[in-house]
Amino acid sequence: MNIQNMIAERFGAALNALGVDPAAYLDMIRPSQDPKFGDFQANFAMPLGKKLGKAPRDVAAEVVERLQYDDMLEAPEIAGPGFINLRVKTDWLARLAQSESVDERLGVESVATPRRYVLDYSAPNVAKPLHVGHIRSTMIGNALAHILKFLGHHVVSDNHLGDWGTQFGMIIYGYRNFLNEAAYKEAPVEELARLYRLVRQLVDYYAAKGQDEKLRADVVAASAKLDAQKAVCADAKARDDAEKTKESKDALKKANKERERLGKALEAAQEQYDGARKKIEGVENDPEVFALAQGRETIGQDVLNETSKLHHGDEANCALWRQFIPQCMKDVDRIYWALNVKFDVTLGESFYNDRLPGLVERLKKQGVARETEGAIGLFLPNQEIPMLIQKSDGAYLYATTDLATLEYRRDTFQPDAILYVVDFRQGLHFEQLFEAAKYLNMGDVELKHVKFGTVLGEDGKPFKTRAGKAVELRSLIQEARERAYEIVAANDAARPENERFTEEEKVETARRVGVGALVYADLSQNRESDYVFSYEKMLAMNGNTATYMQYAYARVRSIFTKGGIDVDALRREFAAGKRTLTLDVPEERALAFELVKFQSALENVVRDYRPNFLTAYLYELANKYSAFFEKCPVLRADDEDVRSNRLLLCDLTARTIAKGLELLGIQTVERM
RNA sequence: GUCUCCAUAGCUCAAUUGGAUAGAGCGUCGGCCUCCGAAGCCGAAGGUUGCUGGUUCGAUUCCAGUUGGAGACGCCA
Repeated sequence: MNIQNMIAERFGAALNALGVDPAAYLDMIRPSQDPKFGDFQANFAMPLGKKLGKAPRDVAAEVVERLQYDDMLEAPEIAGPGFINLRVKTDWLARLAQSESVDERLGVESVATPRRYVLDYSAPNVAKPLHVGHIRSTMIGNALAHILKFLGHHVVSDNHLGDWGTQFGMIIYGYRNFLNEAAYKEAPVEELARLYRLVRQLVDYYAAKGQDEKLRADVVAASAKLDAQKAVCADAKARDDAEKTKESKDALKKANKERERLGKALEAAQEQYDGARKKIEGVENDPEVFALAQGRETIGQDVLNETSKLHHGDEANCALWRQFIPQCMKDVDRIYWALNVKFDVTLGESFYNDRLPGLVERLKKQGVARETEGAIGLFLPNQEIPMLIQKSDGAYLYATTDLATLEYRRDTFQPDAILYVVDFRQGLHFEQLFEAAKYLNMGDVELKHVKFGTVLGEDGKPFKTRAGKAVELRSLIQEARERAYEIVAANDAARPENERFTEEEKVETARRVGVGALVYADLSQNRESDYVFSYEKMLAMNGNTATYMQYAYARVRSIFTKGGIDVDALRREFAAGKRTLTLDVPEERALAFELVKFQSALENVVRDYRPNFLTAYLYELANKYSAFFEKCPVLRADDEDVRSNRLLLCDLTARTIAKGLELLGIQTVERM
């Protein structure tokens, strides 16, 4: 149940009665920001007054006069310039909370018209270990999939693995040239990852060497330009000192600005050069790697050749690929297991390989794709540069695969919407892809790039896997579990001996708490903003964290345990009308009001695919519960009715928190 | 060079999409456990929402300009 919508309906009727089309005004009914303005406020009287040429307060009064409210709302108050402040009647609220507390779905209605969604998220490159950046796509997508399903939509979550690109050329090359068989037998995934890193290092090494001279020359040139500009600035300064005219001043300003720009250009050139040097020295200072590098000047091309052979069905390479994939997947799946993430389907890039030639042919026949500088480009109406769909060596690109994927999804799932949960830096790619989709007979399917910001390092620069220092997700998860374990163990040791956890329980509790903290740290952020990675923040377990909610949940549950309460019997009593919920103190009412807003919170998430609206809601709920918990004794309440009342509120709180966390992909614990 | 995004408390971030006195966490300071779990609660300090204009009843939110930061820009994904 969504109270806001109910109120909106009533205002709709009132506005109609006034001869006003309510469409533009009903979404101006909002929860109040300050409790002293009531529970909800209607803000439309100001613009409407303007339109009708009447005083907003008079308009407000006229609307209120026609509003049917008295079963559910206190008398509306008109305040300030024309705000209509609304307060839900407490007994009405109590009835609603009671009905939701005995409802399987916590009062959340299924949507009237379900849509079919395909969600594309996670999609790691399986040849590389997952790093901290992968948690965003994975967990945002996972949360959205759960929430959409719970609201009654039809959802297919699809993990579009990167299992077919250049990275496998590298591994194949490494396997052929550098394999340590003993290590491969012992720990295949680690060995493959080592090979990948080694080959990558060598490819980068020769690429850097090839550019070394040019980059150095760039630095020298940039430096010379800067020096020349400095002279220009000095002249301009002398002239300005002499003339002091507006003209000379402007000229000086302009010269200084140019100097600044050139300074930055020099810095950028230097950075590029340093980067290349670092790659070169990294190899040359490591005798072992340097020895391996000898005589492999063509490694870059060789790797591409291995990739190309794979794509064109070379038997030996395909066999190797088939051998590697399960190994790589084992590694990836371990992470998904730890994060408690599952997919409905996992169709990687390789799945679409045999559809690519036909796709390109058709687009060529349609006349929208044609040769450009040796490659095949797809020419789009609103884009200056064509989207390349086939390289000059015949290999395909990820744009090609994405187009083939669109067709497949169209035919297989008949979606109303496809959501891509992908880093915002790929924005241009999706703009082009969605434009290109118009050639694919996609109908009116909604294509949406659910973009998210970059994870930055402590230096404020984007985290890059190749930088070598990327924090692997596996070790982050490990760390989270260890920190949680310490707290769990310390807490446990303070308990009476007969209530203590077994070792197994401690480990499992630590896993849920630690991973929950990690996941929550990510989901609680507005997905579009970049954020600075810090261990402290990702692993925090107090404040606005999953732990806080898990803790609230565990506290509620312990009340039921301690009191020996039969929850089912309690719910039955209320369901059968043997008891009636009342909200007698402000903390009870505030808690109930928050509980009843669950559906609205979920709807807010879905409106723009922002899981942080749900974390914000849960935090608010846990907060309200803490206030209630402080002020309102439950088991110690001396009145039987009060006790049952509060127990019912506790139960609904626990279930709402558990459901909310579950939708986010976070598990609860009975004790912690 | 072209285009896109961002700028909010000391730090990390919110702000239900134009609403009333901009909120949290961390950190700082001060209170609360013979009482259902203190991973908690209550309170204090901390702000010209980068800057300048504009739009209007009303702007952190929309527009223009400006400064600073990040990113993208055909054979990587």
